Amino acid sequence: MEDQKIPQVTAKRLPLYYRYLEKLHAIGKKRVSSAQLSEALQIDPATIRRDFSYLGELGKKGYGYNVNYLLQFLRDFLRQDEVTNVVLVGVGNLGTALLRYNFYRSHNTKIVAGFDNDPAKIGTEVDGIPVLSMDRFKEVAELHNVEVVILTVPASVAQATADQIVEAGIRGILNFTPARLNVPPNVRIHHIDLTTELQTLIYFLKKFPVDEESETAREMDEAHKN
Amino acid sequence: MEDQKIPQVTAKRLPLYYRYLEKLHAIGKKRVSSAQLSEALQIDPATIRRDFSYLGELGKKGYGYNVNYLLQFLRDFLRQDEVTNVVLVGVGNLGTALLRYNFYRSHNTKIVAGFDNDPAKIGTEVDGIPVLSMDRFKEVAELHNVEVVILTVPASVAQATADQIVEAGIRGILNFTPARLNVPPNVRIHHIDLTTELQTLIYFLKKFPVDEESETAREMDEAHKN
DNA sequence: ATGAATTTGTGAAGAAGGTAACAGATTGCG
DNA sequence: CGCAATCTGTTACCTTCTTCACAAATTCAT
Repeated sequence: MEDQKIPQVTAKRLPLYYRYLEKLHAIGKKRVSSAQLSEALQIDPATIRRDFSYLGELGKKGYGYNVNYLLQFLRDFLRQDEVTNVVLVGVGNLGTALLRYNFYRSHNTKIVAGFDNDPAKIGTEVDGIPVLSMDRFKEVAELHNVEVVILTVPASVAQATADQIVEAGIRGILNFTPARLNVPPNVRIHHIDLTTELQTLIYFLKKFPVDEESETAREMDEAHKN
Repeated sequence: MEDQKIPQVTAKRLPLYYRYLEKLHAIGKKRVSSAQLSEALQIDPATIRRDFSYLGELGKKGYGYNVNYLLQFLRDFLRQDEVTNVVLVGVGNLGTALLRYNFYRSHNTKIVAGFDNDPAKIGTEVDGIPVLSMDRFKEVAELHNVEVVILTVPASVAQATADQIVEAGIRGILNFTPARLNVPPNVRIHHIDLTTELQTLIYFLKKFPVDEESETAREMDEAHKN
């Protein structure tokens, strides 16, 4: 394993770079500097250069980065040519919206099925994606080599569902429920907690009401920015 | 401003604590220790104690934390008794799902309206929330004292929409679009980038395939955990 | 060809966050 | 009551991430 040393935060930014480079490539731009990337992505240029430097010496002094080369490099690094199959569990409001979200077109991630326990939903399709009974989870997951689940069930059944999908061999969960899931250490969970995000945003606004004159307020705001 | 020193990460965890304390309160639990909270929320107990210590000396040695007291304290601190009005802009798949999500019941955050430019949607309701034309944005935002927007428009119009809502006096944006918005420094943006989250999760799984025997893999996994 | 302008990669410093470890306070058992 | 068990608050340290600042390489204009 060559690349163990890439910081977590850097790994999270790589898809961002990748996406923007695709855009640059599409409009025919040949070169780009860390300053330009910084402008577009609002990330400090030193941070950008540092991020790339973890992957190798990808730029050239006095020139910047070659868009095609960098794009290709990131494509390989992020394995953007492999399609990853995922499934979604919990076809409620949010689940349905995500089934329609079409991660696939742009990002080589394909939702092959949705799962739910509501008999009214089982057997239907959302945007061409079949909704199946949880009874068939393991079978379907194994058939499609699925290792990642998008979890959008109600909080009350989150843990039980997690147990079931982990038992079926799932290794990654994108958890939209507020529950903190208990899983074996080899299963990776990323949380997206919509309520908390909204609350935290509101918290900062309430605690630090901006007053146009105050330089302090602006600094603080900066310091706390995502 | 007394509480400028609360670390950003702590602020993000406070709603988590609050939510769990509500649960404990509901089942009649009177006291709780940082170890118990740690178990439930999967946050290191020292981190939890440190978080609370920013707010004051809320616990008692040899006893732990009084659930009612702590809950009340956090309620005040997080201003959970004030209702915050927000609006949602972009009533597509995701937007519709979020309108139905009902942040309100549990968290004193009320979506008072959705906005869109599609004539077919304008004038309809989603779960009792009216969908209005963007022409009326400023008027309605001012009427309801709205300072926060949930932004779920297509990426292509994200910046233009942001300009418009900022111009109308909005101070916080929960940005679900992949666009990195350019806004004045007094406007706070929190990003929720669904595609990137999924990609990052997949990246970690691909790069660090778990091999049951390898202690290193497990450590790394731990180190990279969200 | 020359020199000014650009721009990277990185060393060094600093900021932010996490956690081990423990003194001191309190509880609660016997 | 007395003593072991419990549990906080915090000090000290460690890790992770960010950013400044600059030498070195390259480009570009003239």
